[in-house]
Amino acid sequence: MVKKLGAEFYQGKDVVKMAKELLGKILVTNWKGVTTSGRIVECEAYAGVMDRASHAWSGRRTGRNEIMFGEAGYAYVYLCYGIHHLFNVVTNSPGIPHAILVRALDPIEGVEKMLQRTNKKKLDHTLTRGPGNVSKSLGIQTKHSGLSLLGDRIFITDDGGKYTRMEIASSPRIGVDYAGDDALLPYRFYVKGNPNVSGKPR
DNA sequence: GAGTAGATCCTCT
DNA sequence: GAGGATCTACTCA
Repeated sequence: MVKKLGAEFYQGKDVVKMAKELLGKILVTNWKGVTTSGRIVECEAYAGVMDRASHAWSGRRTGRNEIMFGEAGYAYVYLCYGIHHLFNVVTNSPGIPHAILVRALDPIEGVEKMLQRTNKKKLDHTLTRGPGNVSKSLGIQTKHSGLSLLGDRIFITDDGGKYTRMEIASSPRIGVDYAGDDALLPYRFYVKGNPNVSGKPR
């Protein structure tokens, strides 16, 4: 039974728990009739004003992260290092800038298209490994920031496939060393043994 | 296999 | 004007 996640899912209060639940869900993009999708196998929680690793830490509110302060269920896309587009899901209630960063997918639909977008010749574990590659392969760009996940261009579905607690592991987040003690929080969740997960294999 | 440095551009100060 | 929620390639062992 495949169903699209609705607003009630994104409005959950516990961003860490939701990050865990997002594993196994399917992220779908549909640009101009071209559909690509992948199962989420790695993601990170960003707990808003409490979290130094978040753009919204300490209530910092700018034109860029405005999306995170808005309604749940919207896409927040941010360009990092001038090269990488990072895709986030905004959660919780307006005024609470919680978000979940999708870091890795297991490719499902439109693999050929993903290969074209990333200039790769064949499918391997690097296609959707890491947040920069995820958005690149799905064709997500900063101009898509602010799109609703309840629309038909980008959304998340649940086909009933779930990972068990045994298959899910947590670890400190990646690339946030500057965040001090908060960099050590185990807010990163991933599926054990999946080749698309970034970091060390197995 | 592990560790390190460079790329590259938008956003905020 | 500085720095960043990263990736890749290259060096060395």
